[in-house]
Amino acid sequence: MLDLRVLRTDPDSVRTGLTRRREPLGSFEKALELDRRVRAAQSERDELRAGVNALSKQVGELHREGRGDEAAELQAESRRHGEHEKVLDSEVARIQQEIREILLRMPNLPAAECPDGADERDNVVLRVENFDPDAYGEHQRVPHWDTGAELGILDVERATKMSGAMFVLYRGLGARLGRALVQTALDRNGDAFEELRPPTLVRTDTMVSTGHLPKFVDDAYHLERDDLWAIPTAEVPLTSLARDEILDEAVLPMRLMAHTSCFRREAGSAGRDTRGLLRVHEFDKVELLAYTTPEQAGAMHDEILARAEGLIADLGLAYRILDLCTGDLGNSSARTWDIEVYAPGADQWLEVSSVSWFTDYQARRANVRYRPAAGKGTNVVHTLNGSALAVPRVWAAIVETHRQPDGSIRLPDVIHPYCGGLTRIPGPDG
RNA sequence: GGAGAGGUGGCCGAGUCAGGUUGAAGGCGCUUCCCUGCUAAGGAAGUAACUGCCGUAAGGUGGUUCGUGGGUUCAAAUCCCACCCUCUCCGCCA
Repeated sequence: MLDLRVLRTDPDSVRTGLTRRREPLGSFEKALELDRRVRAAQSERDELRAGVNALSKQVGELHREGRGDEAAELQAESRRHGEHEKVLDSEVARIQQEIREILLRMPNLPAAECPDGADERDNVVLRVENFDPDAYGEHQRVPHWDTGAELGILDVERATKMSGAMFVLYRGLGARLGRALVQTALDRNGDAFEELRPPTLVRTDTMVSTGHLPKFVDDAYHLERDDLWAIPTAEVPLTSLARDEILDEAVLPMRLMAHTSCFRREAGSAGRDTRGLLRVHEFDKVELLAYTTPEQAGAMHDEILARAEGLIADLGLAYRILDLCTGDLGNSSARTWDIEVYAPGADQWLEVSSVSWFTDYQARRANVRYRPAAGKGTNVVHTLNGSALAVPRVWAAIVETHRQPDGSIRLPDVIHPYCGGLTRIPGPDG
């Protein structure tokens, strides 16, 4: 959520930011106009209230002194003030609610460094690593859904029987591979990030805090009976860890990570990338998240990217880093770097991590503040996060990239400690 | 699912049964100062958030906030109604 005071005091920079996002300005202009009206009404209401408060105090004193007649006169006068005040107050409350509804649906402003652009075609490729399109052999050009069925490590048919399309079932060493990836990701970031295992079902407020509600309600699974939401990412519960809290500056930056299941309805993507693991309704992910001061945010953004990228590199995958343009930026983000891995069998670049800086957009919704060590008052923190590892697409890229001519899958060195002594998934002939 | 208790400031915790200088006692924590060779102990003062208006600013001034929303009243932490949440016991259960 944007700061209403910024809208008020620096409307041009808000217009510029929204325009860079290709966002229409209608709701912004409306919020500005409502803000003007509500402040006028508020001033008038507050004056009336001040009058009522003063009169009430006098009434109290008169009663104590036994001067009931004089008190009755003041009471009548106060009642008249009160009636007018009530009308203004409901007006104020109504407009404030309207402003909030608008602000909750307005996106964050892009960072100054964020490249301009209309859609994903304008994203800037910062670098491409470990990628040579001519270096892949025929044995690597097999999609993971074929290999997965051949080796019995991925059973899409059975998953569909259980849960429907776009759910998957890992079996045997396929399940083991996913677990090894999760543990690798957790352990290599445990040096600095506190491991949490939060709930995967959360309240509405928790979803609103990150920006997943109200605007993207169709993307989320909702358990109507209990009014709980299945989290689309651990970012959701982790961002609410400090909701409505005031942190000491000394505890910042606060680094958190969590492995959870993630649930996405993928409402707008029916029919796209539906093969195998490219797009699924439920998957496992290890998420890194940090609360920081505004000054610490830049370094933290770099750190989370470096950690996510380091693991992908160590897994021996080809990947590229994208600087998302203003038109492709997520609603809550001010700047996002995507890591995409290359899957040679599917011949596609797969997004495996979005490393995002949300400035104070989410923290204002979640009301997470900190007390500066010097100075007074409170400031809103910044939040940042990124996937350390999302299982399905990394699993797919490993199975395709590391497929050997004999049909076996070589397991990357970094996950060996979690593979029970195995260094490869045997091919179809054993 | 059944029964009960409870939600007050950064934290703990009075106040609610008799509505009125209660933004709210007391304590803890924190800040500054004094004392002190250092530490501990002790003494003094200060210490909520949000928000409107005025001010370049420091600050001043008004309003709101005792779970949430509504009601009664000149006046509500205190009375009434609804809802939400938390905890305890019982039941069930990995």
